[in-house]
Amino acid sequence: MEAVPKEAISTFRNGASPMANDVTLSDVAEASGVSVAAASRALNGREGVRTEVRARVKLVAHAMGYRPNRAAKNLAGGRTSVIGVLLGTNELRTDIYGASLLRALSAATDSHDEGLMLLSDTGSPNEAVKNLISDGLIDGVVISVVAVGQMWTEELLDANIPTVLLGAHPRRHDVPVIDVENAHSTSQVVGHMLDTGCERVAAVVGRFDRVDMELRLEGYELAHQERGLTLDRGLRFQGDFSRRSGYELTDEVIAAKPDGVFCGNDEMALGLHKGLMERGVRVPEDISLAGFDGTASLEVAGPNLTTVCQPFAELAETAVQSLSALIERRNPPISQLVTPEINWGDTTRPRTSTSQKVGV
Amino acid sequence: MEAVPKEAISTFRNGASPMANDVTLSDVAEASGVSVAAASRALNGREGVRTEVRARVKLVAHAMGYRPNRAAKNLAGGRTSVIGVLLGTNELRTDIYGASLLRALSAATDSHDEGLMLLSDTGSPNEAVKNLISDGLIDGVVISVVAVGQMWTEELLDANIPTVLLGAHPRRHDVPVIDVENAHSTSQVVGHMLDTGCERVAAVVGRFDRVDMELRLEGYELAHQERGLTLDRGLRFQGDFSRRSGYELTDEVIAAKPDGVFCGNDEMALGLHKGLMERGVRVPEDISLAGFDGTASLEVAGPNLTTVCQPFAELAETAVQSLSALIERRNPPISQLVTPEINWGDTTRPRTSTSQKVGV
DNA sequence: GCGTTTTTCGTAATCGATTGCGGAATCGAT
DNA sequence: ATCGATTCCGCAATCGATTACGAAAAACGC
Repeated sequence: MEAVPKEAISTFRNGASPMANDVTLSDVAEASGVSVAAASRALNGREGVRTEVRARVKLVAHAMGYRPNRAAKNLAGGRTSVIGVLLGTNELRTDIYGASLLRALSAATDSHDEGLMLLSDTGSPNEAVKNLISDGLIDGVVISVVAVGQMWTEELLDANIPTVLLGAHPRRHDVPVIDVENAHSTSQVVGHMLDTGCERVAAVVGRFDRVDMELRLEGYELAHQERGLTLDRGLRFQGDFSRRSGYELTDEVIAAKPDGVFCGNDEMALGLHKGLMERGVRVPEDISLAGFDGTASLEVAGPNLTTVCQPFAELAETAVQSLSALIERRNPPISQLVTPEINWGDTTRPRTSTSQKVGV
Repeated sequence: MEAVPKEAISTFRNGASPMANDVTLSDVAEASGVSVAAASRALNGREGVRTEVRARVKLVAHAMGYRPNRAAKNLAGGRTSVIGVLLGTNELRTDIYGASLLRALSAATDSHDEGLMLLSDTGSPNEAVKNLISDGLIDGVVISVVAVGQMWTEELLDANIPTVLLGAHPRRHDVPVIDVENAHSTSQVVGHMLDTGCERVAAVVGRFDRVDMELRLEGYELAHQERGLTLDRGLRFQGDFSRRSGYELTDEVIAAKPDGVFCGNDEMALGLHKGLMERGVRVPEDISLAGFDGTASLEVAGPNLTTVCQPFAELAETAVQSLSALIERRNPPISQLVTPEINWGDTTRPRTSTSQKVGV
């Protein structure tokens, strides 16, 4: 139709064509004086082409600003180079965890030259699964089970799609999981409270159908066991991950007379903190407070909360790599745990030389 | 390799194959007793096929759970059915506006059977543009200029990619813009304050390089002009959209002795509200307060802020439709404004029968 | 009943890549 | 110089769709 694009090609410079790219592999091949087959092999690092020719083709391709057409590549049997991400888009607005994860994933996929497709979690899983598979535009899926029902996981696994779970544990044990080390880091935080004068440390957790909460609770219990302390079931409270739920638990928590509280995530910790402040309870003088996730730091004029900081960048990077391996090869799906940094904030007492060292 | 998928096909029911779909168009054609060409025409609503045959093919396709391979479809010249969205992923964590937009877009694209690809706003625009174009996996782009430099817009437009701006105005006038009606709705809110006793209404806006802020300021001025009131330049303050900036402006605003404040977004309004509360200023008795965006409603135990609610769902829907039209046809790129609802909250005085009616 | 228009449908080219296979070129060794 | 054994490279098929074009069939006019 329009002859403009063709003209534009001749004006390229520095390898960056400003217009939509219509440089095809056959163009590169022709300009290099080889066949498309040879050019393909040269560019993809496959054997069967002289190093000299390979270098020349690469040079020409770069000079012409060649970028392979992903659709064609995919169609020919290769991969799409696009992965999907499934998370609770509704909770995206209230829980910074999801947004942080999304941003980290975006950065990770970008550096791997992959695309990131946002999958809708509305509608029935069945319908969504149909949309995912078979359309041939996604190689695999990263799922954050946060706020997404377990059913999604089931469907995807049954559909035989390469899948990794990010920041959440499944019920099934045949799924690779990328997560932060929940139990150990929690036991460090709770242990610190116990070592700095706290005798009654409460635990505020979210719904129990999320395994990561179970693990954090295990860490909470572990810290007690290591010190030969007994657990008081009356010091255990349940919220729903929201800031509001932490806020609304305030009176109930105070009634149990704790001198320390570990919350399953920062949101609930912030809600509780607000409630404690309003009632004149001093933190950490009267009650030490700690959270989990490290998202509280984005809060305006909020407390410098002691919390376990999710290493979002590392989690995302690991997830993308793991998923790639899963897609490309028969790599056994292995789970990986990454060790988080702990932010020792102002809501717990300062660490002394006698308190337990971090990371041993 | 594995024969499992083949077997699974025979077990489909209800049109929903649980496994990765390898039902191809030629399968459908064969089962229908027609050629692939005819099948394609039948399914795509193109003419040149009897209505009877068309019905049969559709039935068979549905029964077999056929879903077209998007890569092939794209390669053959059609569209990808995937659109990209570009927004400030960094601000995603602090500004609910972006998250709300993203969720709405996800829902909108889903109902249109389109894919939504999250484009990275890290790295140089030049690099990103190269990634976008030519790879052939995106038909167009929706840009929210919120927190994304104008340069992106320039690059994309120059690259001749179908583009619509969502919730933001550009400098250039050849871009279709989908946005809320900024000026008029702001003048309604400010007008209400002026009509219910306020005599000195301040304006807290964000950076001036965003045109939507200019428009809201215009609405602020319009409300004054309509009532024959003069403007006091000393009542104009500038933040940076963040809650913190609103909080930090508190003393400065109080010093100007206003009896009403309009904030360019809810975040700044919430920050200011917190600051006012801490200083014992009563809202709305001493100072009426209003915001813009409608994101404050997600805040825990926050005020019921009077604000202009962004109709996210409608904005997203309109954007997707507009972009589709732009991609498919030579539809002249037209801008569209949608009218927002106003939440008359508790931070302004109640509306009386004498006050101005909404929507005339 | 025959020529002409219109409708319906199939053959084959095309999109832009990958890759199996066979021919040509190169190399080493006798 | 001749004969394998490699190495390098091109031809052509393939992925799963769309669509131009032409043949066959149906509808139409007289």
